Amino acid sequence: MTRFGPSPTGFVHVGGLYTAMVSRDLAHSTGGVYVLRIEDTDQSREVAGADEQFRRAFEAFDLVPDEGDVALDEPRGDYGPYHQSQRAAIYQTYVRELMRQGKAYPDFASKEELAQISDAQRTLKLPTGYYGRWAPWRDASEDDVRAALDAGSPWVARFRSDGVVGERFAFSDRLRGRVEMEDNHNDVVILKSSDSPVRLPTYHFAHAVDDHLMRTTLVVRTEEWLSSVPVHRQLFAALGFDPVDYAHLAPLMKQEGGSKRKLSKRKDAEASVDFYLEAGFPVPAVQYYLRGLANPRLAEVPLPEALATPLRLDEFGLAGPLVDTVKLRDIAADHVATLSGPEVLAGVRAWAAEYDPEIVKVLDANPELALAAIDVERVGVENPRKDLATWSDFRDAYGFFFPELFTDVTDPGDDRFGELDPELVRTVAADLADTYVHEGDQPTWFQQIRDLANRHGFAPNPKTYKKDPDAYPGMLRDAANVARVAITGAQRSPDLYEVTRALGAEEVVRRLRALQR
RNA sequence: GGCCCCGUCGUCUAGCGGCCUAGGACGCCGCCCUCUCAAGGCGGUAGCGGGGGUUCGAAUCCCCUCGGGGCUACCA
Repeated sequence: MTRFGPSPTGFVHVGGLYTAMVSRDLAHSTGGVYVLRIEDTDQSREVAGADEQFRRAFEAFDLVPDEGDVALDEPRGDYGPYHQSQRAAIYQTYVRELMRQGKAYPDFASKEELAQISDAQRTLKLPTGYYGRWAPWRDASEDDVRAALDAGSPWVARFRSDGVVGERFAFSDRLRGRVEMEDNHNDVVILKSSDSPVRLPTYHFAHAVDDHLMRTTLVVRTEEWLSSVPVHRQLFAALGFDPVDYAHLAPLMKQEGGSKRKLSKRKDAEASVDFYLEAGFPVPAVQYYLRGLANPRLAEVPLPEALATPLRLDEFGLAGPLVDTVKLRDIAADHVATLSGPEVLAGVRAWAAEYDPEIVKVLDANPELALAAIDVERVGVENPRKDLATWSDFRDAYGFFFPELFTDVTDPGDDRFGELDPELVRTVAADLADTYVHEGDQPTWFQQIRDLANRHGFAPNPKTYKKDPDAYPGMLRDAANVARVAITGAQRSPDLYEVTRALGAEEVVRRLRALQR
């Protein structure tokens, strides 16, 4: 039984997706349940529409939870509510019980007082925090508490830690093995201030209560929580709960200058799940990439197998991996290359429906052309083209096939023709248009380009040309480039012959003749 | 400052005392193919953070050190 507990503080983070994926796999591979719990205990950071964002992201990446009330058609599970903000009464009950047992107490210290305490601790080079003799309300008399309460002073509930300064604590992390550190001695806040509209717990307390109540057995979270384990264990013990297991993952990182740092929501576009959705990275490619980061062995295995193989704790790396969008693109291009024409088209269309409506219109207006365009150098070849890594690449790579997206090249002096004399460009295009033979196989078809080049004095190959550059206006490739630019609008394109098959003779000639106008 | 985690090519990593003059993948560079690009084929580039030990032998074990990251909040 695992859970994923994101906070609704803006867009969904890839790191979250990553952690969720690990949680899900770990739960399912042991016959367990994967729960989604929204940790919205910080009202000040809450962003509207967060549930909707989570739903979108989790649906897109096939991570809908087994239990929870977000990203599911309807709420599921017997241990809800699954929004912490709706569990306020539950936490308060446990806090009351802890107080009754003397394991928690109200603290009326103001922000200023707390700042004074830590300042004093710093000057004395003592550990900062609210503990022992530095904790004014830890052992306050009942009268003092009563008085403060009657005065209406705002208060928080603090946990009365039995930890001793300097004591050691050890536990076994499922990923890292034995970890030893200083024990917790701080009386951490467990219930936030009474002067906020709803009284909510801190992460620490909510974790203990929720994960116990929701029957969690394994908590998968990132490394930054490692140092909180002592507090968490103390909380579980004080509440009389059985402790849970932890697996602390290395966080996804980002290269900055010469060093690594955690992927930051604010600074890194690729930290956001929306980045992948908007660019139109095929979901399986992203999943494959993330799984390879988690279990490197899976990066060496074919995609379908990697997606079907559950992630294993004992195959995780301990160092935080850098997310590398270049590598992702490579994976994505490889993946798209394995897809059939209709599959590619479906991918592009689904993406465009959300992010590029014009493409949808164009695709729907020319269904056969679209299919033919995508099939160029894709079907019937041993190595399909890999010019689509993301669906958004479609516009640039294939747009020229469609009349709606193609702009006729009418100026013979256009830069795209290189250094060629405009008059020659015009004549060559006109000649090809006049003599154009559409039928025939590839070699036959291209022979007419060779003949064309020859007729207009182009060198048949670079070698000949280099021997005496002044004797020729250019070489074969320059002549072919005239046709290429006129037909595709670009100096680089898929195989011209194949392109003309998709376009049809009429359109090819029309585009060539555009240079006459 | 204190405590914790991490450290092999630019990146993801294989490696768990001899199979390592450190292997693969991405990137980058070159060559081939070739009407352009992409793809593909072939080749190349580049690394055990540093210093001490232990050992016949260390990327692998120990110590120190350096570097990166995290925690030290009424953020999660």
